[in-house]
Formats: sequence, structure tokens, C-alpha cells
Amino acid sequence: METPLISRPTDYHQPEADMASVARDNLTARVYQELRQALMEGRFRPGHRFKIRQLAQSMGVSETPIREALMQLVRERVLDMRAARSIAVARLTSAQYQELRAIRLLLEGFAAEQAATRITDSAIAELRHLHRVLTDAERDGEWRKAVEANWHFHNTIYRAAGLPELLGMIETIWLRNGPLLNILYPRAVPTYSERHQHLNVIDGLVARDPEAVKHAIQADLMEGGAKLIELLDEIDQGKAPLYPE
Amino acid sequence: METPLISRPTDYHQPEADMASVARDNLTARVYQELRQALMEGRFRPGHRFKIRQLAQSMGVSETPIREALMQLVRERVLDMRAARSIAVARLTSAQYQELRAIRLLLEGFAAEQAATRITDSAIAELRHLHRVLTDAERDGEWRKAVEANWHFHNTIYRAAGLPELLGMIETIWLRNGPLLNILYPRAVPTYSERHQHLNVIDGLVARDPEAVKHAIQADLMEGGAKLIELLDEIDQGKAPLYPE
DNA sequence: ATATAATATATGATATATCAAACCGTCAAT
DNA sequence: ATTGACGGTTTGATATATCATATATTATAT
Repeated sequence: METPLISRPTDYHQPEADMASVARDNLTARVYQELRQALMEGRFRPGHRFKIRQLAQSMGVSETPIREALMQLVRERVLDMRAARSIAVARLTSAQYQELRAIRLLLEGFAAEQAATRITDSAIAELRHLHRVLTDAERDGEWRKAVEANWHFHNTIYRAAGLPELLGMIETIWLRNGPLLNILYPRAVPTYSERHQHLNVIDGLVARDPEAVKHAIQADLMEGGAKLIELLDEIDQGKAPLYPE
Repeated sequence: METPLISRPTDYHQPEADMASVARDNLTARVYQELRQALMEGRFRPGHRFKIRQLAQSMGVSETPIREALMQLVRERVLDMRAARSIAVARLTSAQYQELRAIRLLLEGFAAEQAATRITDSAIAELRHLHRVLTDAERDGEWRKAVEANWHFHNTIYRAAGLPELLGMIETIWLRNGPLLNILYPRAVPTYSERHQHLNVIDGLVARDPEAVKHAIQADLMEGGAKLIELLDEIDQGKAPLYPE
């Protein structure tokens, strides 16, 4: 079910044999990054319970860095701590998803706007490639790959905005959406009115037209989320299961 | 210099004598809240270094909850960890302040808009009171009190929006501004073109006019931050000290 | 007296032991 | 068969010991 996390043993009490290992950065940060990536990739479902000792063993570190990384994800509301005895991947209600989407419209719209005048031609070329990966993956039903390519597409734009604080906030929201999106995507594949909004985004970037890029990004978020919200509403009302058989 | 944090001893290994103490919530959360409040109130300056052991002793708990709370604030960029050997209150450059302000214009503008149609009359009455506290404090040069009243004014509006995710993000940004704002406020007291924007905010709320409230809030942020940015630019260029005398 | 090496100290990072409460299963009573 | 009490187990919470490195201090050589 859940793919086990890669184990990266680094015996703290024994002298390090591997001299090549640069920047022995702390274990908490590594655990945090691994968990973050795993969650973004949908390797853990909403509601999946994490156990500190179990993770510690599977990642080959002690409980301390595990606990610290988990608590940081709890603070970001990526994980949820209920009943003071369970740490689990947060579930998103339809209302929460919609609130986050409203925030995304603002933040990602702004980032897109800023990117329009700063993005490089090579980044635009990368976007064309990523969009092709996305559509190919969707055609082949490779949902995980499609979700990943979509994120890379958006992330490439937002990075071009050159606003690190903004980028951090946007990434956190995507991370919170990750588990749900990966699970539900096959049942809520976006349909586009006529032309895929990504193409409008690219056109706007080529023209260095902030307003056009902003609108295309916002339209993309709305069109891409419409089916998901329908499905989420059904799930919230018990009409559809979160995990179909 | 720095006011010591209130010590709240709770000997974990001894049976609790105080039966009245409800909800023995965890120490990490308490430490986190205390630090957050202290930072919001400007009780620690930008650059102030925290020491885990020292805090542990002054707050009467072990190092674990202290460290955990600090690391969570680091994750939120309220604190800054440099050189892997020091945890300090983050310094904000003028560029960072301005980026955060651009984000605030969006988020707080949206929150204000939403609040306009949901706020209660009693909350509006509270706003009138808070604004009076603010102007009185400014008249008397009680800067800390003015900063606090200003935050309560804004927070009251944003809470009325009824959007918990949005509120959390806004609070985090204010928290990040807290230390700097409290230190620099006396040297960068906002001046208002003609009428204090808070009064326009209140008028807009009374009229339940989302657009008016949004514009007044955004104008308030701009006017309130203008002098601060001038000062920050001077500090960044070394023309003015961060801490005078 | 200055500069460099040696030593001591401080501090964050990690591992681990212990605690208390929640959880789970068993078994007896009705 | 259902329910409830009891005891063991699991699990997060906290405290603490130990480690490694950065920093400060002292000592020694020139």
C-alpha cells in the first residue's frame, strides 16, 4: 500500500566512513524533505497514520528527528494531530479545499503576473516540454505522472517570479493538496472548455503579458478544480467513498 | 533588555497536585504560544539569539519542548537558524518586508472583503473602541500599546471573515513583522493623508461594502508601511542603525 | 607584544530511557 | 451473545545523557 521511505542510515555515533558526503546537514531536515516529497507524490493517503517509532526504524534514525519533522508538518497543517495520540495525513473537506483554492487564485495569480516579465526563454521551452509530458501522461492514464508534471509546470512559472516568500506559501498549499489530489485525480480528471489553459499561459508568457498570464493561470485553477470539488462534495456527504475498491 | 518569559513549571514526573488544571495540553504547544506572543509583542529584537538550555531553565521545562517550539518557528521563518549553531529572531530586509507586504495586500484585502458581509455590529463597535485605544496610545507615545491595538483592530476584521486558513496565513506574516515593527515604530509612525484609513474601514463595514473595505484596508497597509520602508532602506544601506543609541 | 596552537566551554543534534494515557484483547458474568 | 472489567501493549510526550563542532580562552613561542 504505502511505499516505504528510503532508508538513509547515518550512524551518528560511529565515525563517518564516507568522506565524500558533503554538508552533513541535520537529520531532521532530511526526514522533513523526504516526507514532504513523499506526500507531494501521493505516496501516503489522507488519513494515513504515521507512527514515530516505525518511521524511525524504517528511516534508520532515532525518534527525535522523526518527531521533529512530523511536528513541523503538523504546524503546516499537512499532517493532523488528533486525540493527542495519532499523527495522520490531514484530510481536506470540500470547504477547506475551496478556501485554499480562493487563496491560491490570489497568490498564484500574482506569481504568474510577476513571472510574465521575468521568465527566460529557456524556462518557457521547459514549460512546453512539461505540458507535453502532462498531456501524454493523461492520455496513457498515468495519473501520478500527470499530477507531477502539472506541479512542475506551475512551479516553473512561480519560481520565475523571483519572490521566495510567495513561492514558499504556494508550495505549502500544493503540499497540502498533494495527498488528496493524487488519490482523486483518476476520478476527477479536468476537462477544458476548448483550449487547454496551459497553452494560454504559455502564449501569455511569450507575449510577456502579465494580465493574460494571470487570467490563464486562474482559469486553469478553476477548470482543473471543478470536477474535484464535485467529487469532494459527494465524499463529504457520504455519497461517494474516498478510497474506491 | 529582554523580558524573561513567564515560568510555568509542570513537573512531569511528579503527580500533579493542581486538580483544577484542565486540559494538560503539551508543553511544546505552550512554549510555542508563549514565544509567539512574546515575539508579537516585540519583547525580542530582530537578531536576538535564543539558547535552548537557557530557555529551558527559564521556562521550567526540559530542552525537548523548547527545541521543538523553536524549530517550528524556524520553519515559519519567524526565527532564523544560521551556521547550524544559532537560533535567532529573523531580521527582515526592506525587500523581504516589501514582498510580504505585497502578499498582505492580497490576503488581507480578500479577508476584509469577506468580513464586510459577515461582521456583526458588536464587532464593529469593538473596532471603534480599538481604534480609539490606538490613537490615544499614539498621542501618548505608548508605542507598544499602539502596535498591539493596531493588530487587534486588523485581527478583529480578519476573524470576521470566517476563513480559518486565510487567517492563519495572515497571522504568521504579522508575527514575522512583529519584532521589527515594535522596534521601529517610534521612528516610523504612520502619517495619514487626510482621514485615518481605519475610519474608512469602519464606514465601509457599516455600509457592508466589500469593495470599500478592501480598498481602505489596502490603503491602510500602504500608508502605514511607507515610512517603515524608508527607514528600512536606510538601515539596509547602513545609513541608519537598527537599534539607535 | 603578537600570533598561533592547545585547551576548555558552549551549544545544537541525536539517541534513548521513562512516563502516562489510549488502545486492544481476553475473559468472566449475566 | 452482549457487556464490562481487567491487564498487557502501543504510542506520543518529556527528560536526560552523550556527541560533535563552533566559539572562547589560555598558553606558548617568537
